[in-house]
Amino acid sequence: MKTLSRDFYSRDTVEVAKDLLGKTLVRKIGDNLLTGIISETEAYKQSDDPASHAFRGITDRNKAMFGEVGRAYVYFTYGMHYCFNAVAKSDDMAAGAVLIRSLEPLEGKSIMKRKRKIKKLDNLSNGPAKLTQAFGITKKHYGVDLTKKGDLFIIDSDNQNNIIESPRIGIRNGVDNLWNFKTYY
DNA sequence: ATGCAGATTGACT
DNA sequence: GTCAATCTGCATA
Repeated sequence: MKTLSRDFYSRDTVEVAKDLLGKTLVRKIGDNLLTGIISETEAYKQSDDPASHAFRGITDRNKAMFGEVGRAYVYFTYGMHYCFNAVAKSDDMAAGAVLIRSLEPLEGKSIMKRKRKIKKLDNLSNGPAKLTQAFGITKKHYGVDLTKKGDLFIIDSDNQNNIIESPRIGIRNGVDNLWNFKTYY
């Protein structure tokens, strides 16, 4: 399986968010392999998007959004959660990233269950902070190159069905943009 | 099924 | 000092 190319991420953030549906997130932890199909994403743009971390310009936290596409933007929020984004923007954009909100777990479910500290195999990675927990994604993955087969990357896989567009979740501004994308399996 | 409080820390005003 | 791109558990119906 091939990773998604740099060019894939070098397009308008909204387009990349749609096209990431159905792709596969891979996490290597020693000999263990965790994989999941991306089933929900959200696009966050730049100074034209009041819901984006990049809205007020570059800071130490959001600098990845202004950097090379195809890398990870991980941030810490609500005092206890990590969220995982793929940096994506076209050449004329200063910043942009796609929040991965939900995964359909594939391989390594028992390990995800252990990492999530839950008893059932339900709800392993159906939320932005749940999937980082299940996949062991933390700030140490800030800026990781997702086009290289390291311990966190995204490979091409075409499992995309229909796309449902909605307002983004958990934001106060920019609700009028339908930049949340979902697909059901 | 739906709703709300509480957790808990760091980034930014 | 404020509040966040959230989750869980417990309450009500």
